[in-house]
Amino acid sequence: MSYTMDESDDAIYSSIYNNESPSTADNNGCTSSRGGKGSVLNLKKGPWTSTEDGVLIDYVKRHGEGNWNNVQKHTSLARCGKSCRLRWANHLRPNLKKGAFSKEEEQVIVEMHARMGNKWAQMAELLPGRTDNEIKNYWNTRIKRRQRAGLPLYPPGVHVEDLHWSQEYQSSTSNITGVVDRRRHQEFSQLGNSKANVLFEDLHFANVLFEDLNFATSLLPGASDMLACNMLGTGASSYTPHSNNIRQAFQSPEHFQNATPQKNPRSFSISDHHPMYGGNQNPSDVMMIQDSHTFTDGMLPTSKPLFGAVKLELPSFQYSETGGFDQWKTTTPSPPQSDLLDSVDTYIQSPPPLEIDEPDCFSSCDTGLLDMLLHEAKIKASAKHGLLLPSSEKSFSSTTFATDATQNVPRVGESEAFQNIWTRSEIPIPTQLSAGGNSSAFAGYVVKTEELDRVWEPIRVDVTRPDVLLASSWQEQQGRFGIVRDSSSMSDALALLLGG
DNA sequence: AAGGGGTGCAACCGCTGCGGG
DNA sequence: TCCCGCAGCGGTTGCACCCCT
Repeated sequence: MSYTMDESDDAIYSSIYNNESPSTADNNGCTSSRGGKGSVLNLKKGPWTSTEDGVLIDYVKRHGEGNWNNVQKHTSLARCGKSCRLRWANHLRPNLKKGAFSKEEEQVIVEMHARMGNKWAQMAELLPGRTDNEIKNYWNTRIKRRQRAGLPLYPPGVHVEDLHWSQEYQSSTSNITGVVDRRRHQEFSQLGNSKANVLFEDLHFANVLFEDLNFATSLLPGASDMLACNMLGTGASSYTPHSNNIRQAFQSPEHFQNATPQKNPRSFSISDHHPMYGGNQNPSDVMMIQDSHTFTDGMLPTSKPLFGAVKLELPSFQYSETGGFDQWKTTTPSPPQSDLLDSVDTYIQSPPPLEIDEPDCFSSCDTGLLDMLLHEAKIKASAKHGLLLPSSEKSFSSTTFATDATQNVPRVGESEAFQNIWTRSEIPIPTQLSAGGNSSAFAGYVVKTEELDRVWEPIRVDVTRPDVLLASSWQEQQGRFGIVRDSSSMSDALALLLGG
């Protein structure tokens, strides 16, 4: 620091003034006349010099913190009080801790963010020597990094609780088509926002389960037919009908970011449909994507209206432990200095987007979305009509797989990897996601780390595959596959899904 | 070596809440 | 009660640095 306490303010002023920033515009209300100089000076912007730092430090030593607007009066600093306060708080005040965050600090930040959202100042109070700006930057950097890697923001075990925001946010949204005021939308679309992250985490979870189904259908050519049979009520198996565990599903936060009302006013409103955010929604209600154009990167590529209901308990399929399963359950390459949290988060990595040859075709992951929606609709329709669901209706049974699966697929119980996924898929979504419980959102959601460390290879989807075709246009394909449906049942089901 | 993109940090900007006149 | 100024907070932006091609 070049500043000496003996320097006169005038000398400092000359130094600073000669180093004036080219920026002269001042639209932040910081303009003021410089006391004692008799001239009006535009306040300086931009990086602080060491000389300016010295002046500010000297001022604080003499007058204490606060009264930042008086800094100009008592010193030669051509900085507005706001800028001075910021500079002092973030860089000059004593006991500031510089450098990278320790793992403990990171842990605190993650946990605090899960609890309180973007309350940087409050977090800073819990981290002596750290500033809110520092924490904010860290978090924004972190979420960007994790977003790119397709990782959820919170590791398992971090309990995300924010019960009030749902109502608050929902009240700011109008209806199913979702007109969100700018500020709310900004808050929501900012991925650092824990409220949004809760959803993303939730969706992420659903996404992984979707990929279970997706991969299964890729391995089992008959799987989609089975699903179709399920939908039509002709199948012998189904998935566990935990209607209270239905979640909407998107592919990743990035996808969701694309679905902003600003970009497309017809985009849906999350709060209206997410069980956690739509306070008055029945948990078994479903979302409706009114315009899925907003999903732009191919995971839900469609120009058609899409309805989707998602159960988190999806049928698991058999697969080869060394085969395609590894393709999706492996994680994206993590940074070499992957920290503790990252390594933990690796457990809940979701697969990257599928690479699809035919850009206009659904990815097969949609199979799960549609199938589950329709199945749920069927269940509801049946209930509506007083039909009893078979008590045994549950996940695709091992028996089913043992008889229906292709010969290349190990039988249930033969594959450890399968058991992992099977177990995972059977795990109900923790109620805390919707009720603020204390369990981890990913409790029990464990995949062997060595499997996750493998580099992901894109799965190329055969767009001629029946399940893909089925997913791409369920309505259109039914004729092609000779599927006869009860249109009235479907209408009832969809009506139910739409809140009828 | 150059340039283009990614990343992280510092600072700015706008808004809100609070207290005093 | 209203207005105004100030402090603080959170979101956004600008820029320097780094890395990769």
